[in-house]
Amino acid sequence: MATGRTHRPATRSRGIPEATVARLPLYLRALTALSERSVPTVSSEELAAAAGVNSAKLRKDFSYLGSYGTRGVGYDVEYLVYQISRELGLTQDWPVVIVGIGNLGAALANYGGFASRGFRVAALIDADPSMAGKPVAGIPVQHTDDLEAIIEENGVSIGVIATPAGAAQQVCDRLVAAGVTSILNFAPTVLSVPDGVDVRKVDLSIELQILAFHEQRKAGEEAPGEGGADTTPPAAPPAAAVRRRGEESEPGPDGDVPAVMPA
Amino acid sequence: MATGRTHRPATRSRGIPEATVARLPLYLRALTALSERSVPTVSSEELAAAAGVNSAKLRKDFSYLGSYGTRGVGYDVEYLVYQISRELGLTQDWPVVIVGIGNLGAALANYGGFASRGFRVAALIDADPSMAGKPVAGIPVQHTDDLEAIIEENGVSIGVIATPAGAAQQVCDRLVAAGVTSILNFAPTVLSVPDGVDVRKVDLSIELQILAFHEQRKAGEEAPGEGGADTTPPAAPPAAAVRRRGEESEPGPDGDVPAVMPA
DNA sequence: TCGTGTGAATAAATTCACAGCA
DNA sequence: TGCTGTGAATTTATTCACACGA
Repeated sequence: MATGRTHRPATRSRGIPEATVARLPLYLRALTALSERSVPTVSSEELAAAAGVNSAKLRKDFSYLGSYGTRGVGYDVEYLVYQISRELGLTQDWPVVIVGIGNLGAALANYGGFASRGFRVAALIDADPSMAGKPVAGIPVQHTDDLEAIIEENGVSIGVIATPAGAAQQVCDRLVAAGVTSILNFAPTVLSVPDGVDVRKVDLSIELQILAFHEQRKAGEEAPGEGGADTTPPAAPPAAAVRRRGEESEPGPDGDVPAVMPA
Repeated sequence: MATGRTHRPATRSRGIPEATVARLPLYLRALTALSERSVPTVSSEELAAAAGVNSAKLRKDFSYLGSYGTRGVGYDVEYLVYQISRELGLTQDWPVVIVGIGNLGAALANYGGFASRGFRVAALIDADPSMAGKPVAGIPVQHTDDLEAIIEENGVSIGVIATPAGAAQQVCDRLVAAGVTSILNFAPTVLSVPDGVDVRKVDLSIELQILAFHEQRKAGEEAPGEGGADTTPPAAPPAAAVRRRGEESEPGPDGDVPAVMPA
C-alpha cells in the first residue's frame, strides 16, 4: 500500500482516523457508480460489498462523519456522495502539477481520475528541453526552469513527482520551497521534507514484493507443523561481521534500488 | 499507499505482521543502497532514518525475522540484505505478466525496479490487435487471446492489471482461471477473486484524495489553490440528516456533487 | 421489521524503556 | 559503553452485538 509518512496523522483531522480517511475515496467511488445508475439509496451491506470492505467497518467509518443514514432504510446516495466529497475537500478545485513526464508522468496526465474529482492538472513539467511545448494529454510540457513560477501563478499546493529516483529529492525541495505542501511521490526514494508537508508514496516494486512474500508462502502450503527445514534461516549465525552468504546461488544482488523511473 | 489489501493474506505469514511485511521492501531498498556504497554495518538508528521510519519500529520488525544484529554494533548490511530478500521470496525468480499496455502499462514495463529484484516481465498483453508484435521495453506485445497459454507456458503466478477499469474484472477472471494467484491491480475497480488469490491495488486518484483531505485541513486560514469561493449549497439535505460532528461553523462547502469516475 | 449507529470487546500496530550482551 | 532485542504499556483499528429509530 502506498503509504504516507511523516507528519501527525490523525488527531489533526477533526478526529477522523487515518484508516477511515484512506477508505473514504473507496466509498466515494462506489457511491458515484451507484449515482450514475440512479440508485437512490444503499444499505451499508450493499455499499460495503461494492467497496470491498465489511459493513461494520463501513458504518463505523461513516459514524465519524456524522449520522447520514436512515435506520431501516440505508443511505441516500447523492447526499452521501456530497458529504464525503466535502469531507475529502473535493468540492474545491485543486490545481496539481506533475513533474517528470516520462511514460508514468504521461499516464498520470492522461488518467481521467484526476480531472474528474476536483483535481486539475495545472501543468506538466520536465527537465528535458526537447519536450518543452510538446503537448501531453492536451497540455504543453513546460521546462523545469519555470517550476517556481508555475507553482506560484497557479496557486499549486499539490505536486506529483514522477521523475527518476535521482532527481526526486531535488524536485521535491524546489516544490516545497515554492509553496507546495502535499506531495505524491512515485519515485522509489524516501523524500525528506520539513514539518507541515505531507508526502505519500506509491511504489510499484514494493507492492510486487509484498505480493511475492505471500506468494512464496502459498507455495509451501502443504507442510504442516514444523515439517520443512526450509522455513528458517540458513545456517547463518548472525555472528559479527561476516559476509555470510547463505547457501543457494541466488541471483546476485545486482541492481539495487530500482534505479530509474521511466522518464 | 496506495494500497489496498483485500482479503486476509495474513495468518499464513508465519507470524510476521502485515505491517512489518509492508516495510521490509523499504528496509531492503535502504540496505541495498548502503551495500553499494560498501558500508559494512548499520545501526537501527541509521537504517531507520534512511528508510523513513523510527528505530524502535525497525528493531521490532527485525525481531520478527530473527536476531540478525549484533549488540553494541548494529546489523551486517550484506547479511541483512540476504535475509530480507529471502524472507520476501526475492531469491527466486518471479515471472510476471502485465496486461494492458497503455501509458501506464508501458511505464511499468520500463520500470527498472521490476527487473532488478527477482521479478521478470515474462510477457506484455494487450487487447488491441494493432499492438501485437510491437515491442515495448524490448518485449513484444502479445494479444489477449493468448493470455492463458502465456500464463501456463511461463509458469506465471503474479499478474499486473493496467487495463481500463471496464476490462479489469474480466482480465482478472482469466488470469485467475489460468493459474495466477497474486494480482497487482492498477485499474480503479474492486476486483472480486476466489479465496487463495491475493489482490493488491494501487490507486492513483485515491492517494491524491487522501492528500487533499489533509491539505484541506492545513488551509485553516488561507485559501488554497484558486481560493475559489465556496458557495453553492449542497444537494438537498435528504430525509433526516443530523449534522452530528459537523459543526455549523464548518466552512460552507461549495461545488456540486463530483461527477464521474473515469475508466 | 430492518438497518443504522455505537458502546464494548478484540485485535493489531506502535512506542516505551531497559535488561543484557558484544 | 553502545546498541540490540523485547516484554510491557499505549495507541489505533477492527469486529461484535444490540439498542433504537424510521
